[in-house]
Amino acid sequence: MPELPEVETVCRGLAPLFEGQRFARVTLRRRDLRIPFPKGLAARVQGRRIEKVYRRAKYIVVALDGGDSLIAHLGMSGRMTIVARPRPFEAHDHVIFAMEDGTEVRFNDPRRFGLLTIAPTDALDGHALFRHLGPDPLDPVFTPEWLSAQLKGRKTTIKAALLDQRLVVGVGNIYACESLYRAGISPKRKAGTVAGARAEKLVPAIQQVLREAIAAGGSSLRDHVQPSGELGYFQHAWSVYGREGEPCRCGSKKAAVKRIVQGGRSTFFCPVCQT
DNA sequence: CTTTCGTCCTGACTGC
DNA sequence: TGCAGTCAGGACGAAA
Repeated sequence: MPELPEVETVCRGLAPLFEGQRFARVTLRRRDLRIPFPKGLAARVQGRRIEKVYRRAKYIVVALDGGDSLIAHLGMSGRMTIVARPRPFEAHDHVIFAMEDGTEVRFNDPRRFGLLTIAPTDALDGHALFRHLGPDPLDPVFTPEWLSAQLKGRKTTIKAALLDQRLVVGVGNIYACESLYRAGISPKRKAGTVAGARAEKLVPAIQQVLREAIAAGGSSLRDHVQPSGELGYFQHAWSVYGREGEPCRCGSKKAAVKRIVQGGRSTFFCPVCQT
């Protein structure tokens, strides 16, 4: 799925189409994704003008006139595709946003771990989905000091901690691996021991990794299509993710990327340069 | 309180 | 070619 850079890329792709336009028609082709669509969702959205599209954590927020905001999450397999000319639906096209100019945006999600809901714009921060979220890693408040304070005393691994959205949002399995590699920190290390000097390296590592991925247009594995609607999604060159057994770029002859399972999820790292 | 684990769901891939 | 088993970018709630 989409982690922070992919969601950011989707938002940036949707914004020029959405902002200033009205939703002519919204079609829900099933009654739920991960959670049920709220009653009357389509009616609340149709005819509304879109004021702004932006990202909060891994959520896409679409602020509408009239005081409501749409909230979408892509889960593991969600995609937003821009369809300029009418064409048949594809499998798992669950929600269709038809614009006044005839363009459609289709929310497709095979695994249906995604989410679409609506809430009053002035109450978003206190919304159940947002309330517990930590700072955005690209926000100035995300500092080594802040991270250190959060990690202090934590017994879980630093890899697991980075996936905890209360600590910092937007970092998923791939970027957690890549950030730890960049910082030279072992994913098996106890989170508490990263507070201090290691956090000074980790915070900029996270920010660099994410910024580079955003600059690359958002990266993808197999099923994330660019919001432009074009097929041209590309492979990102990871340093460790998905590279089990390959020599590490650190250059040590003994350094091969290793895969372990932490909390039921794959972790890739170099046992030589990450300590 | 913190931490781990199972679960939601489909599709792609691997190996027999 | 078929089929069973495994794994996948997330996040929630239950259990320990």
